[in-house]
Amino acid sequence: MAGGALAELAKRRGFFFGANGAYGGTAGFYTFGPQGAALKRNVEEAWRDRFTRKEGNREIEAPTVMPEAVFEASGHLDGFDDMLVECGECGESSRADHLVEDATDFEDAESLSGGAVEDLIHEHDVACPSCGVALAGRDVENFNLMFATDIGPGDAHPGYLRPETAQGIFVEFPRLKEYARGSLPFGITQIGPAYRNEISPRGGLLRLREFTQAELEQFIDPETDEPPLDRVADVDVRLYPADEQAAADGEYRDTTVGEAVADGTIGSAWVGYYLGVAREWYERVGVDMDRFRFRQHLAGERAHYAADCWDAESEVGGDWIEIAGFAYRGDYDLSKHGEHGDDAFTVFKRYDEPKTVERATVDPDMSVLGPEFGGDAAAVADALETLAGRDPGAFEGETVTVEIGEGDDAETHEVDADVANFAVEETTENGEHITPHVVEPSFGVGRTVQTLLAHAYETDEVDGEERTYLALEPEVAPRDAAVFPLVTNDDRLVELATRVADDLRAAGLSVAYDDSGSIGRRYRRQDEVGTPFCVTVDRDGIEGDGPETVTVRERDSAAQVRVPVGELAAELATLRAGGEFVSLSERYDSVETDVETTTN
RNA sequence: GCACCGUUGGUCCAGUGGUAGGACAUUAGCUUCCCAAGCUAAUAGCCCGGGUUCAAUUCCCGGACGGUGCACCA
Repeated sequence: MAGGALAELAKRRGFFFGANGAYGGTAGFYTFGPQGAALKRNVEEAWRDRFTRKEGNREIEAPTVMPEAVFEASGHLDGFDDMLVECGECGESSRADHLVEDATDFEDAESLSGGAVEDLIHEHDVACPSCGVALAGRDVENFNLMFATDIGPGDAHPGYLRPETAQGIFVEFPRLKEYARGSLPFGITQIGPAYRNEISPRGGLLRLREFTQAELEQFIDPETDEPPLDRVADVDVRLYPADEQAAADGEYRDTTVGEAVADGTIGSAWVGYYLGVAREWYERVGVDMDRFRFRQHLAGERAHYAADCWDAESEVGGDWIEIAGFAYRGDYDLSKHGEHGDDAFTVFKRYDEPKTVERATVDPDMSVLGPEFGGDAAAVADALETLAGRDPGAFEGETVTVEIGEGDDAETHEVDADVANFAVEETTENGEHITPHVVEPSFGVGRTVQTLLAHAYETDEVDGEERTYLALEPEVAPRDAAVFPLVTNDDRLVELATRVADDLRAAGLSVAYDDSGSIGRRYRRQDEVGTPFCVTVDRDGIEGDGPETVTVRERDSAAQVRVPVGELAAELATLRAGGEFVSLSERYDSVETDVETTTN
């Protein structure tokens, strides 16, 4: 879709533009203008309605700055860290760790230090892949995609701007599970900005350094929780599975969610459920379904923990762009935070029936172990406890032999069996602590906005004149309606138009008022920003006996009907909520105009 | 980050070693009963820094930003 023309319209009409223009501009940052901000907000609100409200989920707002420890746990500190080496000859930057992996036996050079990689480049005479000149002696620089900052004065507390909103949910899981009364499944959503210090931002809204994500973290018990798949089983989806992408003549698989899950094309029922929900949502906000598909991640691009992963993709300007990701993340995230964090990232899962189990326990007499083993006493006690769980038989003799320490420091100690206070107890277990699995639908809001604009951009002819309009869905359009007096040389029209605009605003609608220029010019202004309905006050509407009426013009067809002022707010509200303009045509008089609309 | 190309009113463009012109848009007035009409007037611009020069928007160097290709893209 005319990318240049759309970018020009976006700038001129106030959808979005490069930020900080007065200071030369800042690559990777965009400001949403009045129209764009309204559109984006409406998209977010539609997402909120579908993925939070209608799913019975809850939304939170976490900070955008988080301490370093969070990202050590999440893996972003290492995983987002690229080692770059620049060729002194041709200036080409390459991934130093990848070059070393190709030249040596190392499979995970990324885990090495920069200095170690520099040494390996030297030892193995690694050369620039572009020009072949040796890279020995060049500095290996770490480039982390996360924006770093300091929390508080000094540099003792490093922090980072979050590279995804998800961590704000994972980190707070121990408390969030309390709000869910400790029971699975439950879902937490968040809409907000995330930050990545991209090496080279490109393509307008497509790759930014600050962008908005809408994410849902669905926490489930993998053994028992099933999605309500029947709700979306009949939803048509266009799938582009990994095997088709690998094939030379790979084709789409047009199927339904239910079938794709049943035949295993979609590996996870939960992922399948959200693909269905997402597909319906995208259609609702105005994505052209002929330019939409779900693409499965290839084995190589999938994170190792992700069992199945699909992207929603839309076609914009001839390219397919990722606009959402759907991942079955297993227990990866919560386990990581469980290892690094202080709190319990588990939920207690109650058994159907309490289980009675025999458990070997020890209760070492520390007043004996202390004097005997000194500083090793605690380690000996721990070893006894471990041994009891592993080999209760070891406690049958007079003494027990335990080993403490590891490797060369390992020591063996003899402990009097009485001191260990070994016992086998019968205990009742009501359940166990399990780490929930996570299903994560993650949406790019800016990319959705870009898609909607590209798919809504239309040209046609009205009355022989070419026009450009945005066929945005009323639910997401920046304005709900515009109100005009047909002409300004009649005060009665101006007064009524002003009153109608005020009334509509009081009714909660977002309304533009315009009395500048000819009526045709005003229609075109609104067409270009996607306002779905224009209300015009004319003389026919105020003369005669009946109630005051105005005309309502539908954007795409330019068709008009005459509606009483008193019913206007309710009708527009219905249209905004998805009502059909045709239903107005059936109940109200059409306005005869000579205007002809020709689709290009 | 590298390479090539570009940057002139709000937008899209023309042009020049002596500080600029158009179209569209905008504003005001006139006109106007339904789709960018017309008339009059007004507002508004050479990306930033350095160099060469009597003089730089123009030439040179560097930077920023944008486009394209490469690299990168949890």
